[in-house]
Amino acid sequence: MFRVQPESGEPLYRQLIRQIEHAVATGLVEPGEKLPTVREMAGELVVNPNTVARAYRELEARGLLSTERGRGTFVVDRPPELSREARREKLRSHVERLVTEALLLRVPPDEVVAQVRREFGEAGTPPRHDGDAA
Amino acid sequence: MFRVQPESGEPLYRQLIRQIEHAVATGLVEPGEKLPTVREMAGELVVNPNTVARAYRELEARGLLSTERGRGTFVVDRPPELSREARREKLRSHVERLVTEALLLRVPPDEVVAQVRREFGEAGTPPRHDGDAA
Amino acid sequence: MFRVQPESGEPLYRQLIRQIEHAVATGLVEPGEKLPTVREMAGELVVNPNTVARAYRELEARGLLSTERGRGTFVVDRPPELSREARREKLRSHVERLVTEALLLRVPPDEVVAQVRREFGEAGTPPRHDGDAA
Amino acid sequence: MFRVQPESGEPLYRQLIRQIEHAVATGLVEPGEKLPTVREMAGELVVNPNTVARAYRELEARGLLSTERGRGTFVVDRPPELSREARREKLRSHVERLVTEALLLRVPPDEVVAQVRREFGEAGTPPRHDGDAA
DNA sequence: GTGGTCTAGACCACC
DNA sequence: GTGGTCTAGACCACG
Repeated sequence: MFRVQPESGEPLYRQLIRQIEHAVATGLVEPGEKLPTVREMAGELVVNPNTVARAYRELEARGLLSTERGRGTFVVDRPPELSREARREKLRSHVERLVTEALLLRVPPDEVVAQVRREFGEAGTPPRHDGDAA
Repeated sequence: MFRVQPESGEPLYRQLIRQIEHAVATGLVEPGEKLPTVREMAGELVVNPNTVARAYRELEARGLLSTERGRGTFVVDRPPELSREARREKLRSHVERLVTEALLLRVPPDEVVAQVRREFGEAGTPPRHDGDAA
Repeated sequence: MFRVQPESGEPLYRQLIRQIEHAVATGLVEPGEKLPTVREMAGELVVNPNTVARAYRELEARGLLSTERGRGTFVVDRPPELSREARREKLRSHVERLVTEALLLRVPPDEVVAQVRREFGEAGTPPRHDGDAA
Repeated sequence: MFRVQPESGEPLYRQLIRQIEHAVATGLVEPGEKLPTVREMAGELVVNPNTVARAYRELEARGLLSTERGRGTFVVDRPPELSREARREKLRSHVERLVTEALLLRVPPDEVVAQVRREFGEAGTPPRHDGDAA
């Protein structure tokens, strides 16, 4: 379910962070679900357990995971919410990088937007939360 | 016109690369235009000239800049084109990261798309090229 | 195994690039093999580690080497392939320079060809790749 | 007849040296023929006259050109000959670079040889010299 | 212990 | 005056 590319240049622990975020965001792993132990995950990915531990630690700091000593690491039921303004701000650099790349590659806006919508579509059912309109 | 944040963790030369790419993509600097000399740019940014030289060198390797010995560094007239397929592929990771972040932040697709379109809009006049319809 | 001549005028990092390319091309170092660490190589050649790092970095950009953080630098298993057309084009300038020199030195074509074949012969076993006929 | 690429990275004076050598080697300019003056050549190439002067000076040092003050610069009638051994040695690095590149690009020896022979063929009539079998 | 980044400063080739 | 190369040495991120 998870995999890393040691030759990509991107730090292994950060690749893992992105993949866990992606899995949570797209609903591949659900709120409350238990993640593999550090050792299990390290075995699967063939990386140093410290690397996995670091990824879990940072995701816990972000409020996406929760570690219960002796029981394991879990996806939190409801990640902390940010204000509408804060959310938009947090997306800005991602948007700017995407658009910069698109302009350099001369990919027209409509095509970029189509690709974004497609990516949202492929995400399937997004994770549900308690407070959502039922 | 350019600035870097030493405390951001992102390597200085890579911040500069992104900013120059952004400036070229949005037309802030035009094809054929001369960039500040390595020493000038280093002075403005308050970084070591080697750091600027590295950014210029990497952008030259990517075909975005061109340096002429003793004269200076210039934005190329027409950056190398990629195939339609290669371009879409090169955008994919950017799109995936943006959408992952949006899903986690629970920003709805329409709002993301709006922000993307706004960013395209702010880009103003994109750089013109020979082959473009006049 | 590697050596540089500081008095030759050719930049040290480029001499090293040529030597590593030559070693890979002739099979002296095999795909997947680990190269000396930056510091080891710098010690052997009696040059600054930065100089070695630059050579490694450029060869990585060309797709010939691959570095894994904290582990070292390796020869890639299978370097990126170019189209038949692109390959021939990339050889052209080398061929033209060789033939120009030969004409000026009045070395007859047959002798040049013989020397080329001899050089191919000395290369010994070229590196094997997955797709090769077994 | 001559042209340089300021953006290629290769020093302009060396590009010019190669082109004059190539023209002489292939017979495009004949022994005894007068070359354009430094200023004429600089005008054609749109480069600094110093650059042309340097190329002429180095070719004169190699014995390929001869400058007669007030009359101009000429291709010598008969360039100095080297011993059979010296000639082969002088070709060696060219051969090695060509073969290294060919091995990396996986271009088979026969194809390289064919390209070399073709380049010899396109050279047309090589320059004749006094001592040649008549 | 590995490579990556950055600085300071020197020297040089080129135009 | 321009960029290119190299050195020395420090600090850091990563595994």
